[in-house]
Amino acid sequence: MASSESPSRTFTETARRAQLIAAAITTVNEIGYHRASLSEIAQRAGVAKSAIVYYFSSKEALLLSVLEDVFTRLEIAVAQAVDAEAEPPAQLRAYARGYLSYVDGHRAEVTAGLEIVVSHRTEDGTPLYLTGTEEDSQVLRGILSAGMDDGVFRRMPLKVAVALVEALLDVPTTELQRDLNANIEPFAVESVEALMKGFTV
Amino acid sequence: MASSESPSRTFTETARRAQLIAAAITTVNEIGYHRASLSEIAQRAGVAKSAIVYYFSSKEALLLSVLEDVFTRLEIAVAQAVDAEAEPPAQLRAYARGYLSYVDGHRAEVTAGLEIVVSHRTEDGTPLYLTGTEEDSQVLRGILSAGMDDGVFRRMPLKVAVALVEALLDVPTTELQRDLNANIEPFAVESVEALMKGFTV
Amino acid sequence: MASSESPSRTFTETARRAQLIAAAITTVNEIGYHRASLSEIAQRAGVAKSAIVYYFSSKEALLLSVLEDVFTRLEIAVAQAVDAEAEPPAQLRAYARGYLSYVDGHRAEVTAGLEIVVSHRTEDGTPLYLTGTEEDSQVLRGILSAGMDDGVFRRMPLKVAVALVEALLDVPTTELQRDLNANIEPFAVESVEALMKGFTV
Amino acid sequence: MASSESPSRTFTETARRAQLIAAAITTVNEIGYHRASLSEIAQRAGVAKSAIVYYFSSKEALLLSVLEDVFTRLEIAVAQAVDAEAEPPAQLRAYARGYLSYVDGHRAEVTAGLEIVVSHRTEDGTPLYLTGTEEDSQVLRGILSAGMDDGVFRRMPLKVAVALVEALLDVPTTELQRDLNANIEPFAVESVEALMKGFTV
DNA sequence: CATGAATGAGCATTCATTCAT
DNA sequence: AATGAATGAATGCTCATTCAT
Repeated sequence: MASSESPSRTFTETARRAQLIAAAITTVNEIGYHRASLSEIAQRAGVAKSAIVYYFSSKEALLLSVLEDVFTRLEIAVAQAVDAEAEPPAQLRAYARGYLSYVDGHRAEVTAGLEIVVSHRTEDGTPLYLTGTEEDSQVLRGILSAGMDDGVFRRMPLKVAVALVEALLDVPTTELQRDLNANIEPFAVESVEALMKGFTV
Repeated sequence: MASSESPSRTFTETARRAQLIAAAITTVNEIGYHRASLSEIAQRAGVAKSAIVYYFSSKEALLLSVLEDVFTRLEIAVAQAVDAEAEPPAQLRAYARGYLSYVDGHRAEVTAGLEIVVSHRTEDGTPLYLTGTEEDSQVLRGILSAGMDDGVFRRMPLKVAVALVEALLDVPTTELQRDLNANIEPFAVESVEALMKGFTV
Repeated sequence: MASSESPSRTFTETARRAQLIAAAITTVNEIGYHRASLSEIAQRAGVAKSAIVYYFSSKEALLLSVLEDVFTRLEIAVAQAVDAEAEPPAQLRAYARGYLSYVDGHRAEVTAGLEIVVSHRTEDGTPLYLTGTEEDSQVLRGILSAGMDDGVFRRMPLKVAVALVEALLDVPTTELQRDLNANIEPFAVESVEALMKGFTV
Repeated sequence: MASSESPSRTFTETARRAQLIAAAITTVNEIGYHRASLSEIAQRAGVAKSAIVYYFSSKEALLLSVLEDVFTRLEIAVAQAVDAEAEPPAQLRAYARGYLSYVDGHRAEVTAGLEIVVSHRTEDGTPLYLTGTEEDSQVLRGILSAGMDDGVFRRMPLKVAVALVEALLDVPTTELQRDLNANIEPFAVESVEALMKGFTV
């Protein structure tokens, strides 16, 4: 049986998983998380429902894999952008710009990811957007923390700062959810500007 | 028959509707929107499932009534706060403070309302948080618009400004969703500060 | 409590029952037997659901009263028409003509009656159109029986003859079910003609 | 997924569909259309309710499949009988005889089919027996039309003629609804005789 | 490797009926 | 005489999951 933790995957398995993740993204964007049943996803992937359960062990595992897939790439892109800068303010701007640039270039994936994060619930009913750990925002925390220590950012509890940044950066994505072809540049520009101004002492 | 359009409500009807709305709020907070089935809500209200349909015509109508109930009060509270100020910057701060103060004082209601806004889908699958109209944010639009005209707020598209404000103001509520007893004051303070700084020229 | 067998009815009771029967007829014609719930009927009558149960003891009793009301009048009209003739062939024609003439003049009542007869089921699931007794067709049986004895009608089992006559006479009514304003004269004419020709030796 | 439009059916699917159609026929005959719930049908078929929805997409689809199944065969049998004759009168007699012979030989199916036609309602409340199209009665229309042109049948509107024939031919089936083991030969004989006499000039 | 088959738990909704007032 | 309130049983349907092949 295919396990999501298995270190060694056959070629077929890797391909199938990618195909199913793509189908899940398409499905979520087309009909929304709630109507994205296994049956709908399987149909779009051109496979049987049971194939999904075969490659992922459950519907939940598939959707979580979508998130992992999308947000890992996003994280990498953002980290690269930040690495090009040395000072916290420039890093924060790079973080935001890198984030929004990735969003702009991967609309379908990010939109589906956000829909899942907002709609999916863990077994006890908690939405995923409430379950983020400190680890998830490590890069951002590093930047903010350093900036506060440097005295260039207003001092405030780190988790508050992180929450504010993430809220502002989600604004352009939310606009994409309304219309996948929207021009989000105005949102991106003002989102970043508000961010920089809001954090600077 | 109890109808939601009925102009005259009996005493019992008014009481029962309030009771059922309260039960819905409790249920949504306890187990989340998705698991808040008629059966769970009815159980918590101590009535039969059909009693809900008797007073509201459907599950959807009940949940929408929760929203109407909660957000109407919120709107009034905010409008009163704003009316006490004359200048856009003071008005914006009053808007934010009024909003967050209401949230702080009506945690369960607002939290449940946000959960519904985020989770409920219209017939075509659109979440409610994407369906807001210009009318819904009229007070805020007025303040922002006046402030930009006065040259005290940075000029930007109105819908961008509205989205940014709402995103920032949702940060403390999101913290409440994590823990209904959380101290949101730090979030509120920084949220308002970031808001004021972010918008001022 | 109002009983359908009660010999003495108050004025109010009689009026209310007539009003409810009329509402039932309207409802059945407007939305069909299956959707004609107590609630729909009560609404059209402008009374509470429980008022129906108060005057008739159940939904079934109401609908059966509609039938009694409609078919009693029909029976009387037919009997009068038949009484004007002496010979079986003339009587049969009078029966048919009287029947169809009543149908033509009381479209709504008869149409609703037929819908009920076809759709309503007794507790054991039998439709009413299968539960007719010999008594219900006594006049017709008398005519047919006499005609066969006279040798003017083809001899055949009485219940077969009755079934054939009733089937033919229902043809125009069926057309009315399609369109309450239909011109059923062509159906009536041919129905009677087929009847007379079909039975004559 | 089993779809009613699927062009290729697996062996199991074909067998199950036949089994479920048979169970539906049994159920309708035993307890009538109205009580023939998915649950009752599934019980009689020895499968879960959801199995029905798996093979047919809805309860309605199952019952409509029963009709298709039964009436397609009936139509073929009748067409064959008619094809053996050349002249309208002989063809009409063959039509009637073929029809009634099929009914006699497939009592359960036809009886259930009639119950469905009489009881099932389309979304707008119209019973199926009112929704027949000209196409459904094409063979009969051809015979009657030719006979009238030849001058051997009384001239009358075609739709009237069709309605009369169908009404007469339903008489024996109605008797079967009363008792599935009834001897319908007397009904069949007189039904055909009345038909021939009724239409001949 | 992948499927078709089958299930069972859960859901929102309908509705005739009961009953206290 | 009449009602509003409340119920409970039943219904069609959805869907993730299991399993033999």
